[in-house]
Amino acid sequence: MTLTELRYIVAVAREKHFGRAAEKCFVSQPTLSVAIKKLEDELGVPLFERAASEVRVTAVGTRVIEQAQRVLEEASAIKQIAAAGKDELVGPLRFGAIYTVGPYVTPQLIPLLRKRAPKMPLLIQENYTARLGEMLKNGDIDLILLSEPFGEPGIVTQAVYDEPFRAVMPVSHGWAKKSRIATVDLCSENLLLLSSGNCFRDQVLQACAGAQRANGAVNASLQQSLEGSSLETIRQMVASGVGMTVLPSTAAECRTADTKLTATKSFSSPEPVRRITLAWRKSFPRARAVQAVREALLACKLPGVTLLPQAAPVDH
Amino acid sequence: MTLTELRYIVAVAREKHFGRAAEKCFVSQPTLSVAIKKLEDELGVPLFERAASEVRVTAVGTRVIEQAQRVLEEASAIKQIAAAGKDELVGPLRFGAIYTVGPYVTPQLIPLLRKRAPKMPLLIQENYTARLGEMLKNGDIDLILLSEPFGEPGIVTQAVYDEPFRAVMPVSHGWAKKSRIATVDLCSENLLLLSSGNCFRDQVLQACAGAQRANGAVNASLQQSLEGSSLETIRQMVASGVGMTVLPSTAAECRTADTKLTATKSFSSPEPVRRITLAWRKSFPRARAVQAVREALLACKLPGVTLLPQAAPVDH
DNA sequence: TAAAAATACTCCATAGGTATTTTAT
DNA sequence: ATAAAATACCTATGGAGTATTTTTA
Repeated sequence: MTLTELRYIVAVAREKHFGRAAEKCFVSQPTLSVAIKKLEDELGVPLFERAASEVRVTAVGTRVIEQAQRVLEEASAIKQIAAAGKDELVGPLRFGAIYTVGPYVTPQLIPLLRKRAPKMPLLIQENYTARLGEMLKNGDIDLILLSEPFGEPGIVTQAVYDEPFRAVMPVSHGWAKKSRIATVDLCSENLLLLSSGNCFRDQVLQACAGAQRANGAVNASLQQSLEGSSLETIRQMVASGVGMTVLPSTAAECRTADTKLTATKSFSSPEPVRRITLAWRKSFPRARAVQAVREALLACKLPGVTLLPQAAPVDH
Repeated sequence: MTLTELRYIVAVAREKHFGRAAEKCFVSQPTLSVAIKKLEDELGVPLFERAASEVRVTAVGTRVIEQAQRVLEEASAIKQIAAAGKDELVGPLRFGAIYTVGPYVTPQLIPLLRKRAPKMPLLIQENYTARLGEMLKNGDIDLILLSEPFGEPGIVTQAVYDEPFRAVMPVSHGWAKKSRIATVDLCSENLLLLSSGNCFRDQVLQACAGAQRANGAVNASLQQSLEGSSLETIRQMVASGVGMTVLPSTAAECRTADTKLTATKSFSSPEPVRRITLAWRKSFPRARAVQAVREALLACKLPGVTLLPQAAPVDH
């Protein structure tokens, strides 16, 4: 049984004439006759009564043709579904970002993307890098925004921007009058940092360790650090004078920052920085959707960041 | 798009693996890969994300495959419908009989046919020969039982039995003591006959006319006849002494006949007779159903009739 | 390196065509 | 005689095969 055969019997039932039905199907009369005979043989039942004057549909034929029409309708629905899904910028995109990026980027990203791809709503999740990576590979999510390093087989990444770190301290802090902070000086401070598992915490600690090594103090251990549950919590703690911290520039300089109670300082060169990157499965078929998100990200007004519009996709 | 392709994508969606899906479909992996690629090209949308480790279904793919399953289900319903309609003795048969046959045959026919073809209910209609013929050609009815002559192009007939005529009169009638009646004698009687349009009326009049001609009275006109609306009405009228009539033997001798008030007489040779015949469209595909009805008719206990079990179908 | 899908190619079944015959009116 | 469907026969598309390559984890 083929869809073509079904189209033929429906046409004959409509036209009650093999020749006219063949015309409607854009085939010759013998082609249609043979095809219908084949179907009747396969089903083991005559569908039509052929008389010289008129073609009549048998009782079984009536039911078979009714069902055939249903099949053809359902089949044409497939084409409609496919047509609707043709535009990569239509349909939701499951998007994830790490905790230290999402809150500062998505508020700007969403309206920008809405302009570029109004029919592509973002389904947004925030999570740790590790969890986002799992979900990405697992197919639970389509695109993630996180901090390098990141890369696994089957995953493509493309850098979006570099984001410098900022030292944030109470205005009462001694460093509040400095114009810039040296990274190595952080080692002598108690830093409020995110709990373990947040990549930003590790990046800050690594920046400190790196600065120490660069200054020759190879074995010096880092100061113990207090822990906060989110960058916003930490900033509240800093504002209340508990201590100082290091934040990514987008977090340090976003409009919710309380500029009265805290001072925000850049680091002196070499400025510690993290690279923020998009990642998706190599096999993910909506490349244009990914690029639309990337372009929207590049259009975001993110304080302090260096956009990387030329960055090439990297295949790991 | 073909049903085969739909089966392939459903299999891949189930197995999440082209090779295994191919096995389930009893085809080689390249065959399946090529077919799916063809469908994806036709739809213009990728249905699967192929990664070395795993095959994932795309968002559109999910919807397409869901719909494909629906199509396949509906298609398999066609096979079921056909299988159910395979037995010619299953499903109603639209049966018609002329007014002067139906009431005397169908009461016996129905239980006999019920034994032979329990799943083939008869949808019975009674009407005039002309109307039954129209309906038969028109496809509104499948099989009719009527009196010869009958035959049109595209119609097959097969005689079932010969039915002799009987003279029926009030017991008070002078002929009530005769053992047999001569057909020619009817000409001098006022006969109660059916209204015009009933073939039996014409057959009786023709029998009379024929007998007259045979006796040399070529130009003698028939006596005027009174008209009744049905054979049963006429019999009531005879019983009440209005006059006499001629009935087919099945009507004259059926168990509802009032034997007290009427006398029923056979005709002397040559006995006037009508031939009762089945007729159906040559193209009607349920030959076995027709034969089942014919066999049931031949098994009926019909008084006076001569069965014609050997009669061959006649193609007009 | 191993596993999986894609590609290359070959072959044959069959869908479709034209010409003709059969059938029925 | 005419109209319609069936049949015969031919062609070519494409579905399915095997062998091989490419890809990627």
